[in-house]
Amino acid sequence: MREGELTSRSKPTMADVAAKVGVSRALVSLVFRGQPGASQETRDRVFAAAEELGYHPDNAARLLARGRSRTLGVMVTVHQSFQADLVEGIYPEAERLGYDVLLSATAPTRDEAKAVEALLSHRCEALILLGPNAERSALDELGRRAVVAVVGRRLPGVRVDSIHTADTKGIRQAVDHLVDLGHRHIVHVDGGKEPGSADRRRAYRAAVRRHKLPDRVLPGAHDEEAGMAAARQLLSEDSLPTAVVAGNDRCAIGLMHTFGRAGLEFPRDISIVGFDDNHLSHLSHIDLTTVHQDAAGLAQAAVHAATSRLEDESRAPAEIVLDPKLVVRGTTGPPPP
Amino acid sequence: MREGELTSRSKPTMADVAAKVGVSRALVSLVFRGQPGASQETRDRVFAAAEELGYHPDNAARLLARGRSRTLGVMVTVHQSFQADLVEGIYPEAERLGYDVLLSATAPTRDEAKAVEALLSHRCEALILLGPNAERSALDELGRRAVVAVVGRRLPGVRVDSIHTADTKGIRQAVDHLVDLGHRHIVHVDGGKEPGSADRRRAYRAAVRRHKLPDRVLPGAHDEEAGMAAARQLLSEDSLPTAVVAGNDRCAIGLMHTFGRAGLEFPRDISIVGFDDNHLSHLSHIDLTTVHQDAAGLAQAAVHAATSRLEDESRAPAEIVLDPKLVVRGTTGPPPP
DNA sequence: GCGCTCTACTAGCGCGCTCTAGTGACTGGG
DNA sequence: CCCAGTCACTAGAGCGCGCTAGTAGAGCGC
Repeated sequence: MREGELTSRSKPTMADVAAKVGVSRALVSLVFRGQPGASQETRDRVFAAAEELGYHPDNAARLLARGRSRTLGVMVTVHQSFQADLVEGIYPEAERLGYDVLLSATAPTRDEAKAVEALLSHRCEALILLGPNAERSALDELGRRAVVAVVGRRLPGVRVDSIHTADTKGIRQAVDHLVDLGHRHIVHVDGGKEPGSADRRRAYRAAVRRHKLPDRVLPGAHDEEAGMAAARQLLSEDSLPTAVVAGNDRCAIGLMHTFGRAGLEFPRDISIVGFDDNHLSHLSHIDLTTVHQDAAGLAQAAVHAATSRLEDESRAPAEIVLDPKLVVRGTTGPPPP
Repeated sequence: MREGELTSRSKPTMADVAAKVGVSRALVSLVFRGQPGASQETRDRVFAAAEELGYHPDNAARLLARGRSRTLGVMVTVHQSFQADLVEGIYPEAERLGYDVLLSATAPTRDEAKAVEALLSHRCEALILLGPNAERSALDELGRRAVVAVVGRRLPGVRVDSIHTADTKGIRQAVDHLVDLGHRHIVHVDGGKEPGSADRRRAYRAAVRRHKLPDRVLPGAHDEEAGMAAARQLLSEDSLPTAVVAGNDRCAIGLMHTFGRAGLEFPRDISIVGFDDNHLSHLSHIDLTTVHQDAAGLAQAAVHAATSRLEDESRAPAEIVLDPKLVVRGTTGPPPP
């Protein structure tokens, strides 16, 4: 019932290519997989015929036929820009190892379970979960069903690879940096129940106490809104802290916005430190002092963990911890007199 | 080589479930597809057995067996937050229509062609491309190979559905709003070669000229960096415009940052209008006046266009244009005296 | 001539599922 | 008592590919 002429009769298959070249299907398959056993001339003819027919190997069939899919499923939260950095790092590493990558997003309207189901049912051999909020028990169970690597969350005792930054070290560096600059009144806006937040909160408390300073944690989250709310709270009080360690960069940017609108300048009136070093922080006029997480390194480690465990099933899940690095930029300086 | 006991011998299949229940594979298939023809009791037993075995239908096989995949492939650019809003809107609509969604990202290290190939080889029946930069001819060719819907770019004469906002109207509303407020010196920071930018640029020129005002376009892009650069440029000049229409919200936020750092306040010293209304613009202290694009509506229209054309192949590609709506928030007001 | 290896290819099963065309048992109307 | 009409279920042919086992023919040493 189509137009007529080029009636694109359902997509060409390997058999069509084989027929056109005058060889067996098997040979075509072999050529497409780049395996030895075909003459150069045949290869050329196969490719030419395929091109002409618009043939395209069908992954579903391919996956079905070989036991393995060589596909990695990545769960991302669609609005977290640091996760975007991670995704960007996952692709090249996966490609290098010959794996395909499929993304599935979580969002307010789509929970993690759904995102994971989608990946699993598309034959992903291993899952890489970026900052999952799921309960430990759920992750443990998932870890028994598939090879799972979790990025950004420490999960001792759970059957998954865990790849994360040493949050503790990062926060300690941030606090030490501020104390070195002379700050005595440092507050922390935490990340609420976001992955990694508990560690950062604890690390903050430990660090300021080690310097015999008072600790104060304002509840927050990993978005700008939370930073703004915290800033409003602080502005409503009698005296401001001289420095704020934010739960992540987005939160820090929220703080800066509200403080900036109130006429404060950084670091003249108040110092701000972020966490993540997402691509916005680099931007010349945000110029945020922040704890750099090595997104590419985390991504690479996650892909490597997942694929290596795929290839050696006996390997137990591991915890891979990358060191953060404080990047001092323009939002920190000595406290106001 | 696992623990022992539950040695997860490769995943259970439909046959395992069938054997366990003592029925045929076909019946299990039927139950899983929710088709009539099985007693309630059998259904329950099948589901129970499946649950117990941890059975999970295999999509690859499923897709292979039925001709269709009912899968939509979505190409996103990983760092564009407006696209994140679109993705969020795509999921529920696709689900409602019984389609599965697969994401594939473009990034500096991964070009559009690769992202598209990945989707195609995973049996996506239709592609939804969010703000593609590819050439018209390439999109046209792709449109012949598959059902393609492009969001955010006007593509007359190309064999794809095009779903976009009436950029022209939006910009005109923005300019009219500023003129109504008394502005006579309005510049535009454009989106360079990003999809939609040419229309916005033209619309800006037409609108200001209609009011007999001078037009000026600064080259930009759809990110904060571009906004910052444009702001620096403007600040370096003798006199500032009284209002800036940015190519999109991210660009507007960049402008605000740099202007804000220079001590300007909005709208006291300068008015700013964005485009997109991405989730950051809502935030209380950014509070950006912007041209709202209906992300959910665009997403829904794209899914609908793609699926309907899938189900009725004779339908020609359409252009769907949604009206934008100027959302007046806190960054616009009368010009400084 | 024989056995041997090597290259270039082919036959055909099976991956896990869907779907068409059934089968047999049970109703109920005439 | 027969036949049409359900209902619950089954047999078996593929979907497009990968892969193992095998073959035909050429070349080579003896």
